[in-house]
Amino acid sequence: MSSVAKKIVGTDAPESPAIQATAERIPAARRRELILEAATGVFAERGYAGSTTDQVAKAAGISQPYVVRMFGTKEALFLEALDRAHGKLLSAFRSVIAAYDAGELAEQLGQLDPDQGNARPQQLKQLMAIAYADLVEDRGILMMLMQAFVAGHEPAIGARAREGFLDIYRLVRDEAGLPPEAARDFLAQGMLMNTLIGIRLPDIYQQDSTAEELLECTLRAKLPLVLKASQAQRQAV
Amino acid sequence: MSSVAKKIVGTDAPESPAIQATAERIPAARRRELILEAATGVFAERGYAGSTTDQVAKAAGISQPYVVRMFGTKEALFLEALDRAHGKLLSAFRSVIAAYDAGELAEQLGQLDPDQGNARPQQLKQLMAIAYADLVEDRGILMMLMQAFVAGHEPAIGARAREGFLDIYRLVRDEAGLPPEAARDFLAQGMLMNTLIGIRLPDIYQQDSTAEELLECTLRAKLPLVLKASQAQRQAV
DNA sequence: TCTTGTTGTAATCGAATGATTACTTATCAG
DNA sequence: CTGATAAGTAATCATTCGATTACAACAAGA
Repeated sequence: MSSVAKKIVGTDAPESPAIQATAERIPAARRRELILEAATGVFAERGYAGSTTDQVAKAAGISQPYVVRMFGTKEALFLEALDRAHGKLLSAFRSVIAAYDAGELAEQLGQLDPDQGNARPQQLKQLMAIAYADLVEDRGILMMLMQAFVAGHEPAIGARAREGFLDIYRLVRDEAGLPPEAARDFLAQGMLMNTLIGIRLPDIYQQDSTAEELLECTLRAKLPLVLKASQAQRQAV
Repeated sequence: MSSVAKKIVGTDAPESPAIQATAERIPAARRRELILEAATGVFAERGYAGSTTDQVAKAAGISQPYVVRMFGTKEALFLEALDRAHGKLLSAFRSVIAAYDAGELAEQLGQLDPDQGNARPQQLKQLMAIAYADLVEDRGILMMLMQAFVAGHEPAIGARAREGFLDIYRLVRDEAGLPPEAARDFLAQGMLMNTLIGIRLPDIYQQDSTAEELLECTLRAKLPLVLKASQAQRQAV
């Protein structure tokens, strides 16, 4: 028997919905990434307890048993997705800091609010805030972290969430050089942003003037980006 | 047959573990409150999807079917608990505002940070922050709200969470008189506090100097209260 | 070509969970 | 006292979900 199209049985229609024809084989390492990416989106949307391994599998275009076998347990999958999101956030901040210190951000510097001061920490704070808002686009990174933050009751997740949060605080304080109060305020703004995203406030942006004011006041220049990302997300689901 | 101790059957031992002897009957309205209180604690700890109606029932000292029958569905129960928490937060803020405007807070006024200004909005902001931190003691009110904020994907919960959050914003802006930016900062500090509670940072207060610094910096005078509440919570579970 | 390891799935299992049903038993008005 | 109503539970059902097992197909090297 030849090796063409393993699943096509009766009719000539190529499978049910998705065009999966020959079911391409993908090396495990690459498949891992794809699953983690899918898992990030699912967990970000529905939380740890609210997500199923089957939803992740579907989102990754793969069978549920494979997801479980590759990661062992749903918890292990969540933890890996969490580490990945955590790493991406740290990287984003470190990129900003490195670029700033290399003098590569001359263009953006002019757009910053001079009222907040132009010493390194104050400027980095604003630049990192921009980088943070940019991450909203990156499907669920921020909400993945947020979901971990409220899953503190799960021992393994809670421990990782605590460590991760402190990592971020230390980065902002030590690498960007913000004093504790400024670092705290920076994190607070981030948590507010996460919350606004979590309750899907951008969804009612046009229908509620209070929502409009709060979003504009919180996101400033990044609002259009976030609105677009929210819209895209809505259609995807 | 007399009406003494309905459940005691064979031995003279009074039931299994809990001393439930005669199983007191409680009017529905009062039972409702007890269940809502229990539900708030459970939902606050484990989130909507992560909680079971049986956990709520156990926490309320009642059977699972009764919980379901009284509220219809788990979702309806969550929504009622959410409304209750939301109402308590609004009340707490309004109490502060009313007391301030009635001149009943002369004592506390002296303890405020004069650097933040002594106009009404600035002082109210500080007083409300204290009231907010006080709510940590009130078993799960704040985390109940937080759990609703990250459950935005559930249509009914998301809608209520959006409206509730905007209510709070409007209260802070219109009734306390904070300008949008100050109201935003106030909410942001609140979301940071919720997050620190969510990841149970107080649990590692003694073991991590970064956690210590961040908690002290965020909670200030209210830290001892929160630490005590966290400790109590840990033992309760 | 054979064979061996990798990629992947179908089938299914057991536990958990929200909900329903049918049934008790206390309480209270008359 | 006596119904009648309200308060409450035991038993159970249908799903859902994470996990396991057994198996299929493909690729690559010998």
